[in-house]
Amino acid sequence: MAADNDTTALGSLDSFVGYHMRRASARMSADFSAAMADTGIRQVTFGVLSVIAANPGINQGQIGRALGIQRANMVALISELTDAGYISRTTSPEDRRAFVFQLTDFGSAAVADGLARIRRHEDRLLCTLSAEERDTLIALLKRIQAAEAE
Amino acid sequence: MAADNDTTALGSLDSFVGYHMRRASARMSADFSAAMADTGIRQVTFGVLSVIAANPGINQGQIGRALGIQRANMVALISELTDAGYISRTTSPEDRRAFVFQLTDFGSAAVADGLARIRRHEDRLLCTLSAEERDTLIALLKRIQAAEAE
DNA sequence: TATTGTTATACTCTATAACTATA
DNA sequence: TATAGTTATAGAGTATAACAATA
Repeated sequence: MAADNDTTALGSLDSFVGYHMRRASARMSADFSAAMADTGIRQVTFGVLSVIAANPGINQGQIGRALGIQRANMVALISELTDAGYISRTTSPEDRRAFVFQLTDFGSAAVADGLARIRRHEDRLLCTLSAEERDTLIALLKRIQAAEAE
Repeated sequence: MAADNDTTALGSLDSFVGYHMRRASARMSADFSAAMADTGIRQVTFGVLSVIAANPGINQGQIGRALGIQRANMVALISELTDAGYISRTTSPEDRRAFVFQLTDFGSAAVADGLARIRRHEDRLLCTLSAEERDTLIALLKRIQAAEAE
């Protein structure tokens, strides 16, 4: 009879980085959501907040390019964060087409709280990895992300 | 002025495994799709085929549990693969509620072709990683996937 | 009563194309 | 003419709840 559950052979799949990446990434995303439950902040929106925090006065297109988010998809994200009171949007003095962003005090507090939650979440989920292994993992992931297009 | 493009600081995001995992995983998925273009096979469906190849006679629920796919979502995947002629479905002789699956010859050929494509795709995308680094990466990803629930 | 497969459904995430206003 | 932001829309991917047939 065929094997059950997690003892089921995966076949060739087991040797591919892509498969394990997809599963691990899904696992981390689900855990992230649980850690941020009731804050209303998701992975993408936390990313936007973090980039604004690190680059006050940055505009929408620059945020999107930094995070790999399409222009079109930025619109809803930005209004979500503006409506929630996390960021303030003003027309750029240098370019009247563009909006520039700052964190509000409320937004700064949300980022600080989010940081603490995410640190705990990663510490919990990655507790079997040593500090060096975590660094190695990040370094390897960055190299994949940075790989040339085909 | 705020930094541009990929030189834009990510802030605290840069220190989180989850962020880099999400980006790297998205990158690999997009590359996978390109590699499998015109075959009609996606990451999930290749996963199903691979598990059936490794466990002939396995049933729908077992496939789903091995791959982390919900029962409800298996239905469309299975009919897609059956309709395409990759797998054959028969009622289990042991349990008349269950269907058991086999690859067809056409399905075996598709898996073989897919394997070659995926190997090339990963070799291309991961060419900056040594064989040991690839193994390390897979091992680390597996440990995350296997981490205890909260 | 639990499990196999099923239907219906909804929500998130991301991609594309076409538009406007400024540069 | 190129760029910033916008709208509308469509396609994946995944999650939940309720049901029928069988164990």
